Amino acid sequence: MRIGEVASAAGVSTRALRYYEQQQLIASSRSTGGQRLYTPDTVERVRWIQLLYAAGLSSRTIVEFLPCVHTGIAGLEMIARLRAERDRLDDHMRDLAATRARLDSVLAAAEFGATRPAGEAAGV
Amino acid sequence: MRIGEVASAAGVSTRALRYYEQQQLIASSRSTGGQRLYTPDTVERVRWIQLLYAAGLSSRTIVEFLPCVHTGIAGLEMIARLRAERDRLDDHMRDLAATRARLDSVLAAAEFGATRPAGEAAGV
DNA sequence: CTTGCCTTTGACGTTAACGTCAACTTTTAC
DNA sequence: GTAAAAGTTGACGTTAACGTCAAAGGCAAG
Repeated sequence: MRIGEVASAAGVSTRALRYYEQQQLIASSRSTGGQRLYTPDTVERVRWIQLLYAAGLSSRTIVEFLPCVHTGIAGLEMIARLRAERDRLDDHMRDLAATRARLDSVLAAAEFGATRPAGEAAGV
Repeated sequence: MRIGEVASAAGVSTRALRYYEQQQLIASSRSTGGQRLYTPDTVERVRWIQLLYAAGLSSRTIVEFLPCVHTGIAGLEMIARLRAERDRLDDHMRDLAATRARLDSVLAAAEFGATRPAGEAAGV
């Protein structure tokens, strides 16, 4: 596949794909004319990259994880790193849930206020 | 309170507080000598700011939300914006949960591999 | 009144993940 | 065979939320 195909299949820009290659996140062969050629599984790989980015991992971390993600093989240290990242994700999700709850109670108060006509507050 | 007190009480840098003021997120009065003075509730406000930042809101959005967060009063449009942000948060949390699950299954495979001695794979 | 810590403004530095030209070369479609 | 579409490298631009000096003034203690 050429770069445009992969880009639209994975929902990213071609610029992003070149950037990923520069960061060693993906690889490509070249056509005789020098154009990048990708294997189809690159699309899945790019989707993984997007997921991990969205989860707050840096490209440096992702480049360490990707081989393990595909092979399921990891040394003890890598397993520890994976656990650490998973736990960080858990913490972050807890924080988000708490924030969401607080936001929701603000919303509830605001909605309540909005359903009352203007002078109804002082025990009318 | 002076800036250093607020900073350590809220767990942020003094630089951050000056930045927040510049972004209209917080306000301060001044001493005769020109130093910033804050009311104690600024600490809570800063904690809110941190929460919302961590939830992915921009300072521009936060500056819109904060009055409503404190008063519980919001117009219909503001309520819609609050709902939209809450829903975005929900989506994000769903994505994170999915990513976490995938990461976890990778981890399970890696842990399984790590508990097996080196030649045990091929049906020994 | 001086020592030493805190604060002020101003301004440049940082980092990540791309966006966006520019000037060309390859491929593709007709 | 010739446009038009797609791709290439190179390099500067962008954005957010601060970090990090620098030079100078404020403030409580002894």
